[in-house]
Amino acid sequence: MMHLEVAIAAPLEHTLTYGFPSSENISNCNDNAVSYVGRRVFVPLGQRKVTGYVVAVIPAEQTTFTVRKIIEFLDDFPLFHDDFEPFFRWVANYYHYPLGLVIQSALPAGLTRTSVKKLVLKTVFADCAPVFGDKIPLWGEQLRDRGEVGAELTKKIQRDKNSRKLVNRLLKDKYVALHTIIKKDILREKTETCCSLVPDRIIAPDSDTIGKPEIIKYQERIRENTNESLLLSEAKTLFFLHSLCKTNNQNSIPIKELRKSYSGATKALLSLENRGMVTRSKKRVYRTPFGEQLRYYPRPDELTDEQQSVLESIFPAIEENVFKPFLLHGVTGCGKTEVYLRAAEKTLELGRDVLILVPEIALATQLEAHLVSRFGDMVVLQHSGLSSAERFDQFHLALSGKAKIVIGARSALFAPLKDPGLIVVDEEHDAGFKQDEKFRYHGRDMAVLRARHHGCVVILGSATPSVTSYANGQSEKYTLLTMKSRVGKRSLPNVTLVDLNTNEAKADKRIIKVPLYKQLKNNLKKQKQSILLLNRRGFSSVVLCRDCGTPVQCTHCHVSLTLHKGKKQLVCHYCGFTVTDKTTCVECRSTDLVPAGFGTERVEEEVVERFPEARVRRIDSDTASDRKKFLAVLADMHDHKIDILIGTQMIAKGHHFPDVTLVGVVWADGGMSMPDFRAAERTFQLITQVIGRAGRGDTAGDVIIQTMRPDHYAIVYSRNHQYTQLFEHEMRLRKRPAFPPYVRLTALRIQGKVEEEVRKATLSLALFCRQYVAKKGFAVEVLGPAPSPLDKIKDRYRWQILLKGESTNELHGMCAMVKVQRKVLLKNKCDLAIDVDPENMM
DNA sequence: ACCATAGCTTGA
DNA sequence: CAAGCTATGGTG
Repeated sequence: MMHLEVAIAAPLEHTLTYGFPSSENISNCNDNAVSYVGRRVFVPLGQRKVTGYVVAVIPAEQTTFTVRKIIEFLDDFPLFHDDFEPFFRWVANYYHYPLGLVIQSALPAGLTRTSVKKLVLKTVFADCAPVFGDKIPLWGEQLRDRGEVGAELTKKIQRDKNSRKLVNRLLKDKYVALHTIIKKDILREKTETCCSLVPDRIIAPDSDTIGKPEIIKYQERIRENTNESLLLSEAKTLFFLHSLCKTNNQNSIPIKELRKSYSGATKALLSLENRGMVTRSKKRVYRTPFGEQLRYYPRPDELTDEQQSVLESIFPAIEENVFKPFLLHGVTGCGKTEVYLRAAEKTLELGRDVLILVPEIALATQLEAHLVSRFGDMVVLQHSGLSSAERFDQFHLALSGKAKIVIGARSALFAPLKDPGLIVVDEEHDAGFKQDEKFRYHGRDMAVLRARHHGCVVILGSATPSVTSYANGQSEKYTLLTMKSRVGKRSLPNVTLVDLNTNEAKADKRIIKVPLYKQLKNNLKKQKQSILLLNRRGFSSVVLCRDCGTPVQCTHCHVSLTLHKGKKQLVCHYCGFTVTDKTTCVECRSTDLVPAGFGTERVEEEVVERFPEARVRRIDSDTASDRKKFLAVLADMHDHKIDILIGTQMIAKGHHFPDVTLVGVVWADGGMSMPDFRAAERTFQLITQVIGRAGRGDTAGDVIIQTMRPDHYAIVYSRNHQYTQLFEHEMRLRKRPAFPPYVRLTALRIQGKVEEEVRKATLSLALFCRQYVAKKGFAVEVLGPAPSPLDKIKDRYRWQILLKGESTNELHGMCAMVKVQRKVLLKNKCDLAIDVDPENMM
């Protein structure tokens, strides 16, 4: 007898043990050739039914309690390869996140079947009408009109106190009952009806051209050979089917296609089927996201010397088939992409798979075009911009081995490739790899780990490696590869700093100061394109009351509202709360509100006003709400339909615009004053990335940076293209007080609706941590408790404790203890999130 | 004595 | 997470 160890898609600390389903459901699981590990199961859990994932098959003797049986297997085959299970366990353990939820987030959404309740009327409504009194709520009306309340609404009313009271009374008197219904899986494979010729009855037409005389001739031939006298329409259909099969080199053709060639095929097919000349079948089709026209990039014949030498280091490692991490530090425009592509070619030659991670969707699109140009339909794409159906199909293509290359954002890390031989993390420094909610994992770090798991090569690429990764390169934990020159010997742009502190600059109230203005004018005259970067959306970042100086704040968050002039609204960038721009000051009721500070919208206004002849576009998450719009703007930029592009950091990353010769950073200091030890590093990275946008074509570019702190090292080093200097500077600063890479961090984040509860809970948690450290003699420093820099978001107060230590084991052990004690310490009044290796200190 | 409710525990 | 159990305090 065997039992199954199941990880439940719910926040349970431990996995649970279940028995095999009763015999009537066993039909689809008695195939021993197929592993049970990795299959979804529907299991009873308490009073409900939930989805779980088989993570092991264990002997029944090990269990001492009564096991319940699985209701059914939800899949006929595993959704992940069984060697992946230890990796999942490792990840769950490392991030202190329940195994079942880790697996759930690794699979495409929509594969979690659950049971839900709906309310059903058991008598005539009039019987229970008195219970409602004179005011019948919405769900009461539904009960009356339809005899039941839908599952969603039922859930809602169970949460509401008064409604629940009513429901309980109705239940008690048996007027209504709660029925359990099982939500169907939303996602299914898509099939298409195809038709094909019956092999032994094939009579091929003797002509390739299709016209009436040929069809009549064909009709005649069939009659002679088979005694079937077909209608002309039937012969025609058969003729088309033949020619489609031939041209597509397939033996079955979707009916849809056939109908496109000849619209009368539907009816004719039926009778052809009855005559046994044609058969119908369902064929799986994969929904693909590669709808838009992708650019084609030819394979270059020659590599640069640097590309060549870098690949000479990488190739042997790929061939050796062992875990080997590389840090590829290459200046912007040095041709890293081609290195990835060649490494991928090599890996595929050896029959292994390739996984490529990029920090955001926009970059996925870029790289995707390169990959598809080179590898065609072996490539699948995985990111949140796809519809869930597309994601599902892309997932299955990878799982079945039909696709060998997966490119995608963070979550693609878990792509079900059987045997990755190469993992690439592009722009490895990017904060987008860290998920900052629910399952808080770092895509880059886990990519390295997955590479170790499979014993393969991993390449972390960046023009501005994170300090942590570069330190690993120096300590030879990673092999450091450097590429210093840009493809085609293009020189790095000239960078000019504009000091915003001079009297002259201060006297000019406009955002675009004289030097930047002149260059823009000049560039416009030369018919070249320009980019203006400002990492802040909206029109103004604060709106102040002119009478009492109070900034207008969000009602739900402790942040200032941003004015969006176009929408005539004040918007909270954290929770989406909006009020009209005609609002009044909460302190003094004054209506005299004045915008202060600036965002991209304001820059746009000024640019349009001062450069009336220019075609100006703004791109940020307000204007590029979806992938399509964003791509459209990028395409316009490419086609030179835009002279000046204004945007947030989304325009800084990876794009290649040959005609851009000027980049202006409107205000470089935005990120630097944040209370985050990585603030300078990030500023350096951002500015360096932007500098990389200028002069990618034949002409050398110019970059103008407006800043209040022209002497700040992050600005100076980025201006002079001095990465190593920045790295060494940061390392000196992080030595004392110690910050990564010298130590590891774990943040304990506590949130709750009541400020006082959160404060108290955090205090007692910190006390516990300090006592535990003292008791165990750990070398762990406990910082805090303190309110987070953003101390209230979405009506929830936020406090944090920072654990700092050199030993992962000690930090991990402490978190395990914290989890055990969480109920005592937090009294279930607040939420605790353990953020291992936090990126975001806010 | 009875009931509603908040808080806590448990899930195989 | 969601259900069920239990201690608690208010009400008649």
